[in-house]
Amino acid sequence: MNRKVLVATIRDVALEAKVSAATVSRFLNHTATVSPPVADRIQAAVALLKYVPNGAARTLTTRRTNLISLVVPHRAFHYFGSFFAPLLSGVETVATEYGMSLVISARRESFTDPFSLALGPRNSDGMLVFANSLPDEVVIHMHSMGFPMVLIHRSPPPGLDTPCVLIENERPAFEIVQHLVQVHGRRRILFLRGIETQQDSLERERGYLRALQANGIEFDPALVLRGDFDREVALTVTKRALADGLQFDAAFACDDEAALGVKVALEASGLRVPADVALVGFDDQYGVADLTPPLTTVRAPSKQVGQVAAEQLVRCIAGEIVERVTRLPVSVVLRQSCGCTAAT
Amino acid sequence: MNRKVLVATIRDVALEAKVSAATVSRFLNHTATVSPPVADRIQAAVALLKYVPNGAARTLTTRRTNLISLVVPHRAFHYFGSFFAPLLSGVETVATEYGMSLVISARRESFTDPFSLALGPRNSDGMLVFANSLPDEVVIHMHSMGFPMVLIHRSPPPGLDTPCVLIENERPAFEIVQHLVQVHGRRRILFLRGIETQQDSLERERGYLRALQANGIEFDPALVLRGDFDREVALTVTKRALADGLQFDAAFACDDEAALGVKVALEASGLRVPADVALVGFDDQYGVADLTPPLTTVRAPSKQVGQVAAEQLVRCIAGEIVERVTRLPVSVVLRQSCGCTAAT
DNA sequence: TGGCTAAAAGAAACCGATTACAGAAACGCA
DNA sequence: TGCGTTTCTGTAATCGGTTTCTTTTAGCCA
Repeated sequence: MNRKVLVATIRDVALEAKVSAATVSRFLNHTATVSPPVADRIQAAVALLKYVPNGAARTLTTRRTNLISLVVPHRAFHYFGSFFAPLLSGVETVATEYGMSLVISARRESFTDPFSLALGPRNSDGMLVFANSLPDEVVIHMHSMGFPMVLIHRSPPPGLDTPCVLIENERPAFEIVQHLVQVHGRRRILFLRGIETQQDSLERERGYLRALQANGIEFDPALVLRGDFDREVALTVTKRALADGLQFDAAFACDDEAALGVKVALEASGLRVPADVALVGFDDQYGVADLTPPLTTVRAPSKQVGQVAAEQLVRCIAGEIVERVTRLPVSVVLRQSCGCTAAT
Repeated sequence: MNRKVLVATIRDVALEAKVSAATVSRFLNHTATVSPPVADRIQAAVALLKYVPNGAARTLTTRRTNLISLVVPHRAFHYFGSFFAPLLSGVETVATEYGMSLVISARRESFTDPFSLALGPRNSDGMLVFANSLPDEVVIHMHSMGFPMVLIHRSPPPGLDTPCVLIENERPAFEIVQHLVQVHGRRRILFLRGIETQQDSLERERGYLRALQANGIEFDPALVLRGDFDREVALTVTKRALADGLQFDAAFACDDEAALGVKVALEASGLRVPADVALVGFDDQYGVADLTPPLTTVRAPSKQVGQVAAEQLVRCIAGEIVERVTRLPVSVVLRQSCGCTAAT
């Protein structure tokens, strides 16, 4: 392999075009006009040498990296196929639209050195922080340096005004549980939590509780299981619950992955969906419309979340002021797993 | 929003620790030993000022960006949930393992300015090129500069020795079609192509053709449809084929997404899988084991592909020589959609 | 204690761009 | 033609690290 990478610098271009480096820079950045003959010579030189500016050098002077970083918990890759995919797509789309590149960084559970974020101030122009991928203290620290950040699926730590992009959770959770009760007459409704520290999960749980209350159903703690946003976990805990003889006629899973786990557990026990147990999820992830029966769930606009968050970030970077809290609307999608009959 | 981002530089740290910047640099990079008292003072200063090195400045001298870029066609985001997710996960894992960050860049169909890849030489340390995300000419050009690259799901242009990571395609395609013929007695086997310029798709098609030939089945061009690795496309073309009265007793889709489209089309026509039409796919993407009936397919080790490719790239960057072609083994996963009965 | 070597620390150049400042050229107008 | 602008271009400083080359300090042993 040819080891020496010889790349043309702006001075090479300048030499070739018989002008100064400053002129080349000005021409390429459209920061001043140059005379037509000079423009031609520079263009020719750039093409000849296949000149591409050195990003690091440019960054050093301009203090712009043209990078936005997306920090996600490493788990996020497990959510692939669900909402993380479109979210990433949305972020990427907006980033390229503004001529910025996207750096992805997954944080493992164990990271000791909180502040040495290689993607923090100076090393990227701004940061999208997904869910609990970064401890509060880091967010607070970055905020204190005025570093542009937008939080996704997470509210800012108390006292901070970092913009955040969220989706509705409590209302749709309330509605979908209400639907199970009022339309399908279910009263013993299993709830599969997501991750306990996760804001979406907590809000959905509140909706569940409120719906029970609104319908005069006494809350039974035994009906709340860990789902962890994870199919396997949900499968395991539901199987165990069934083996323990837990009775329920419906299940609301905090996300579709968990709903899939529940479904498999139910089928393994010979329980029918929705006849014996009505099943509903959250996210409307790819594929759940094609299950048998199609899954009733809540459609989360994940791509839009990514786009909006990225747009907010770009505006923050540009020094604009953006809304503190953006909460995107979601809608309940009634299919057949809750007991509804197929539409036309 | 606090606009001025004031970040400590190495000289600030040096001043605080009462040493020179050179010493701080050496200490932080473990490139020389410093006396214990000095080490303490530097550590204290770093902590106090929350110093994080400026990547651009460091890059400028060391010529290392610590960035590896992954270039994908924009379509790749549609493959999310299938193989692209684990692939990305694999790449990311290895990147962080080596202390590098991952830049993701999606190329749209239309891009005019082929050489001004902001992620090329000098702006990242190496590049993973996924499928046909970059035209041959760009690959050739980068190669000519000795820029480390590893191709994923794509062979190098003729004459180049760029390392590439592939999976087996022709053999498993041959085998799975052979299985349909010999075990399940199918002879009119629909084939859904992927994308026509895509190497995996072509190789799988070769396997299909060879299996027909090996079993004395005459090739019927009418049985080859466009699948485009896309559920909707596959659904549409299959529906049209069925409406046109095309007869077949099995279908081999170039990937699971297309298989899902075929499945929906079949079900819509009242055809049963596998009784009327045996269905097989490729990839073993997330969820296809839970379909009814579970999908017979080929397991592609996508996460491993990502890992291996990233590892190769890291080694290229380090100046090592790596294998030209790495082809990872895959295995046929027999489930029930081909007509096999459930295992124990 | 002196002389020699090894270790530690500093000074300054350098990486490749941008940009403030200044000089040269071109232009308009009296 | 001459002078004041405007436009174009060049020089040199700068960004924040790393690294080579020196100088200083420390360590060792006779």
